[in-house]
Amino acid sequence: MGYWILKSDPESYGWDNLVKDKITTWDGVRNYQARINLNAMQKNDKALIYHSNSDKAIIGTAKITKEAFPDKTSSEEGWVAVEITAGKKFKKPVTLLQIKADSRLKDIGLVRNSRLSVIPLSEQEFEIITEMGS
DNA sequence: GCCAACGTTGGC
DNA sequence: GCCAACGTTGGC
Repeated sequence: MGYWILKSDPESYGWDNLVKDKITTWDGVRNYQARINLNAMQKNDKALIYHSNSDKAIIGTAKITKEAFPDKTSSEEGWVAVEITAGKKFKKPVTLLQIKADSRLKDIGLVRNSRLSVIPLSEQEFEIITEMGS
């Protein structure tokens, strides 16, 4: 079982869109490191949805419903997308400040490389954040 | 709105 | 193959 953070800009496609769509194709990733992570995803892996820019917080959970397949939005070979469904919305969003303030979360990619859009998590890190949000 | 960090591109 | 220039992202 894998754990991930998926970053999105709520202005273009955020948590509310995901809830409305129920299931969505997480495509448009054009970053090599993020692609490696997408390829590593398995069906039923868990993810956290993070809003960048205005919110800067993790909003809720999601589940991978289909592992990596070719991204149809790209004309190039090699880019992949996954399919996800909305999980539970956090009672309290977990902000970037909270994450930064927690020494147990110092090493996650969200803090180390703020520009990576698909970030792997350990099970412990996932549990810590989920706990903070409920 | 600004700027730092990062990735990509292109000239050499 | 190196590196400067540029574009983009995202935190502040």
